[in-house]
Amino acid sequence: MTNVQLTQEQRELIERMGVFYEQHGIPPMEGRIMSLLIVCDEPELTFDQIRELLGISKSATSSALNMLLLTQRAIYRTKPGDRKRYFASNIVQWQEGFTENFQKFFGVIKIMKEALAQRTPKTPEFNGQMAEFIEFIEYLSVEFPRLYQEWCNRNTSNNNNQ
Amino acid sequence: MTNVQLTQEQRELIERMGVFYEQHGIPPMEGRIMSLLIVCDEPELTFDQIRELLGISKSATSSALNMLLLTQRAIYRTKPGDRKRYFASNIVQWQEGFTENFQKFFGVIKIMKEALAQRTPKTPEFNGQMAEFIEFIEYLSVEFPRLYQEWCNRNTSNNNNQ
DNA sequence: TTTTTAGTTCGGAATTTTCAGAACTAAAAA
DNA sequence: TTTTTAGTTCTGAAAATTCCGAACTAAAAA
Repeated sequence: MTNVQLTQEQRELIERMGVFYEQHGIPPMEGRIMSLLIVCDEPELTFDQIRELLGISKSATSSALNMLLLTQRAIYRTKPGDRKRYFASNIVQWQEGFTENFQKFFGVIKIMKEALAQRTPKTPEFNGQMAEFIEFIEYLSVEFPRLYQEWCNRNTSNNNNQ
Repeated sequence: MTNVQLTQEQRELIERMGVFYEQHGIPPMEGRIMSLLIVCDEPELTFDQIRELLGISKSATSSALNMLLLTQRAIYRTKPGDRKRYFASNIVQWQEGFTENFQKFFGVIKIMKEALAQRTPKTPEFNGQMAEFIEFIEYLSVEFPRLYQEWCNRNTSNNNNQ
């Protein structure tokens, strides 16, 4: 009794989005589930609906979903008097995850600094380029949250005006 | 006749950076070569120096280097009257690649728009969140290059003052 | 011309990843 | 109590990736 169906167009889009995610380092099944949660008309799907719509095993569904939850790419909620979990793409609350994700990206500077610290002083040009790169990433890590804030402000005032 | 050597500390740093890159979806050997090119005192290394310093085969060196060149993570130059290529980390010219890389990242909006376009109108809240997300990414794709420009300006004037 | 250099390409072994199927579990329902 | 539900865990097969060694190549040097 799934009741949810996918059109051929949706199936194809899911595969294409899946490939896109795969090219960005996400395992195939995780990519397909993420795509399903964005493409499917229903914004929330249960474990079994996902399994049936993609035609995959319970174990594949289980491990992919758990990884998606761990990496914060999917979320779920429960309903009173219902044992099932309702999974959704984290795009619906991307705002929460956003600055956090970028913070993770900026983790590169830590190891870069370490590399720079151990370098010979005999290559000032190379070291200078590295230092500049590190400074730029640090600049971004400050400016980025500010940019996000500005967008939020601009947007809420827009919405209020409508 | 390599003449370049690595300290134990450098070897360990290369492995740690390699793991870091691996966690970000880069194959192990490519990660190690990228790290080597950043950690090693010599900013430029030949094919054979890389092979010897990492103790790997020619085929592994060849395919990893070619992939690094293809993905713009490494560059090389030649010297007159010398058949060898001198490979370096693309960090030394990260500025060129930067906006381009971000442009690639923004590729996500294309497929997201497609997904949004095919969605049912019956889920206005979900669709609204998606639209907002897409708008934000588009906002970034405009603001980002601007941020980069500002940093460049600020930096050149700083350098001139010194 | 022969040899050396600076790699590339091929074949395959070892490792890792991905996923199905079956057995299992813990809580709720009957 | 027994059964059903909503998953989880285990085993292993299939596929993909990674990397080595050996053979090859094309240009330059001897």
